[in-house]
Amino acid sequence: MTDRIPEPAAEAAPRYDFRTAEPRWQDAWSARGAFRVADAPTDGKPKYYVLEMFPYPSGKIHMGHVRNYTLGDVVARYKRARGCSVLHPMGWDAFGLPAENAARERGIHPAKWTWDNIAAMRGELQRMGLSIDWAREFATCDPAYYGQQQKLFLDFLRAGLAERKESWVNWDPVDGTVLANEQVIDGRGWRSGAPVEKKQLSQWFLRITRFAPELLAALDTLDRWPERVRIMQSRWIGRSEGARLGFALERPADGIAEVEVYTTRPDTLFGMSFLALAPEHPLSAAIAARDPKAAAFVAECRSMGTSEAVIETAEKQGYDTGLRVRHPFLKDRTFPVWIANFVLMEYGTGAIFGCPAHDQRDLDFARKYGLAVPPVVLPPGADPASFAIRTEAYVGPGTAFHSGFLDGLAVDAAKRAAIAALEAQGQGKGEVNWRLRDWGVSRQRYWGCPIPVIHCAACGVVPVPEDQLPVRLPDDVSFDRPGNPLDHHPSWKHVACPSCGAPARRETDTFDTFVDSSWYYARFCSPGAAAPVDRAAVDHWLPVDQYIGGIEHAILHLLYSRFFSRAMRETGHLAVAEPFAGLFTQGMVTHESYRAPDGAWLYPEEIERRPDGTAAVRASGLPATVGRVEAMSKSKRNTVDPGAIIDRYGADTARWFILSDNPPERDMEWTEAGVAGAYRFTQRLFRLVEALDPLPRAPRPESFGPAALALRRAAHRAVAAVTEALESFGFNVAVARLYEFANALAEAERAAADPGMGWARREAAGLLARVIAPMMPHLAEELHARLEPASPLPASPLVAELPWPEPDPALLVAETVTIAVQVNGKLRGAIEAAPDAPAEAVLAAAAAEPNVARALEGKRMVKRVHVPNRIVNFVVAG
RNA sequence: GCCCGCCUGGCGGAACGGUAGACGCAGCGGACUUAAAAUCCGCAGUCGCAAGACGUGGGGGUUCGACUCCCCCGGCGGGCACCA
Repeated sequence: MTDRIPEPAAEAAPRYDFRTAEPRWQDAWSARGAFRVADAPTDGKPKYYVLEMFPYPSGKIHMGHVRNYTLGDVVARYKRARGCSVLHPMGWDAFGLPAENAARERGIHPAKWTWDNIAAMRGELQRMGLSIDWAREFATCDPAYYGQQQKLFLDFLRAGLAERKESWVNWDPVDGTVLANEQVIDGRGWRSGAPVEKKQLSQWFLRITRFAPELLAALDTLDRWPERVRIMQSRWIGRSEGARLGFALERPADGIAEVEVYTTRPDTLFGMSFLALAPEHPLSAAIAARDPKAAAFVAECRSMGTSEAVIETAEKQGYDTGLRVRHPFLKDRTFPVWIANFVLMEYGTGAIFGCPAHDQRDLDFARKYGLAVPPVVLPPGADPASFAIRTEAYVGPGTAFHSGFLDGLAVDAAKRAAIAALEAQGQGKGEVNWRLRDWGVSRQRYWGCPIPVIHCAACGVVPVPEDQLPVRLPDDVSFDRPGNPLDHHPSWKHVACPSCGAPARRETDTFDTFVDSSWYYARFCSPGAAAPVDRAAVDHWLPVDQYIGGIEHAILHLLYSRFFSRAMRETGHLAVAEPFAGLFTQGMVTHESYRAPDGAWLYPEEIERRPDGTAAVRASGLPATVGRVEAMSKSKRNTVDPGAIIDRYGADTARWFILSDNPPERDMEWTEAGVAGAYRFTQRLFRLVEALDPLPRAPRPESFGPAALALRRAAHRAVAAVTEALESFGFNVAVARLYEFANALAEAERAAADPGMGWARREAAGLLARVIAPMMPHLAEELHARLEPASPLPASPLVAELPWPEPDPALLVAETVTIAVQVNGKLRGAIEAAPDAPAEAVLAAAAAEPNVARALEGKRMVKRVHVPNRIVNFVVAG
């Protein structure tokens, strides 16, 4: 496709040539090592660790990357200027399925494909002018990284944080691999979209559940995380309080005498109507073995499980087994045992007691099969004689009734009393349950980190000895048949048992790639260490002060990382529990979408916008349909290539536009007009500074004329305002303040003859160059270099190495303030006054303002409100 | 169904409870130009000649004063969803 992004229009005025300037400054930063930091610095500066989620090396960066890394770079450059020693690294999340797909589809080795992509993307990122310490770069597919990961795993294994379990797994038949629960979405594989099957396999698990209470409780300490991320995690961990209790079968069947149930509502036990088993429950299986109808029902549930349509309609279905159980409190009563499709084997005990009056699912089920619905919680103020359940279960507060010894107790007290009674009878106990499951990390894949164990017929699972790490992936693999190439490899898996020396077999599974990204933040502190981390380095740099990335990682990646820091703490690798002290989740980059008359999606470059707002296909002139503004995606072809934008406008322009459009947590719309506007501003700044060139260095004047003083005030106020905006992630506001700053400097050109103006303009320009630097670092250097020979500001070769300017407090105080004057809350005028002028004088002046005086005429003064330097409000009557 | 977020000019958005619409984009007028582009100077919430009135999704409330705080309702977006 030909490149149809238009050149910025030619200009007559002198123009800033970003094409030569940007590489020049990038070289200058690199030559001076401006962004290098030590693993364990001793410079005494406060540390600041800025990290953006590292990219998957797909081959090209996209606008989401540009936004992510621009945000991080602004923070990094700002914090550096504020005197911090800033760790700002970059690396590659380099294992994963696309590399294997490339191998299968195009015959390229995954390693070559990955490293070529990394080289290409590194070049693109470097063109953005990011202040990254590139000496720390690593890729997770490098044995130097994954070998350390294997070492970590062996430590976890020794510490009991990793274990092998025979378990039902989610099997993706298309990808030919096991999926974590989190990777199953609506019963389908998150990547392939294929219906997931249940399969029993021996798998490696990381015991994240061991930290469930801590992972939940510590969320409260993450006060610089978005609230919604914390809520999502807390729901995912899913703590619930309740009771586990046994129901004795009236007549033991199939060798089973009792069914265990988990409930969060032991207070409603007297409202029981039935007991329900999951189709996968052992008792269900036992019944099915001798009851063909039960078997048919169980089979039906299993086949339904994967159909999306059925899951969504989710009708309750059950099968009455004919068995009955005794009630723990009502000794003379028994209840039917059903197998029900809505009971999950994975949660609790795989069996429930049904209390239809106070649980909607149980109610739906009871209504369908005509089961009893006895209410046992009375809402406040309801009449016990007439209270009845119709189509909605009552789940609110109330007091127990029809409930024997619980009668009269409020819900919480009744729960405690019921649990106490169960415990006294030895039939149950209070129990806290968690939704979080252990993390299955085995994947039947080639392009991942090998799990460093050996299976020996005699010795069982034997860890690979440390001196034999890393367990390297073999290079000579073929992808010509489905399944795991490691398993097919003729020799790789055949090894001697490290323990007994007998022939044994290597583990051929590799780690879930989420493992790779769960500790990379720690590795960045000492990327060359011979151990997973250097303790001094992680103790210095961790936690990450500001982590920035997409909301799509709100649960998995962030939760796994929080687990890893704890696991690494337990195994002595680091000291912090929480890896990310601050988290910022950016919005997506969106763009208009376009369609040709035949319905095909078109790239933005293929479209011409007409002045009347319509769009046409460039090549044919036919009318095109302008579609929704939505997230950039290849399928909709509404993508914009960052490389092409940087070619045409430069990195600073791209950075500036992306920051200026809107608040960074919201979705932004990429528009051609917006980029063009940002580009014009870079040229304007350059012209403003160029106009100062011929002026010689001069000492600071004794006094300034009114226009020069006004400029100085505007400049120092702007510095203060930009500082405040940057501190609070208000980048779009910082941009607005910088536009105002530039406008003030431009306006000053017209009062060039004002006393002291030459000096004031150069001071302002110097300040401007330095405060735009976090956002437009190349232009900042260019402006600074031009000003330097004549600048009254302290000399230094690079803005990147200069401290952040401090505004002069004297210039931040206004000479006069404008005070708005209201009458009965309506604006009637405004007066100028000296700052902090006496209240009586201000009130008198306000009342005398002609428009105000007119509004006050003939009225009785009720109240006079005076907010110093802000507003006066006269409250009148009559 | 539950949870979270959002709703301000043509558009993106700004605004410690204190002059709503800063700043930018698009637009309009003017200067420069043979012309255009670029640049520069201006205008610009709506209605109104003006005075003024109205105006931050709708309705109520607190307050001298509400985009901002509280309650109710509506719309849009996102997340979770048989978790007992």
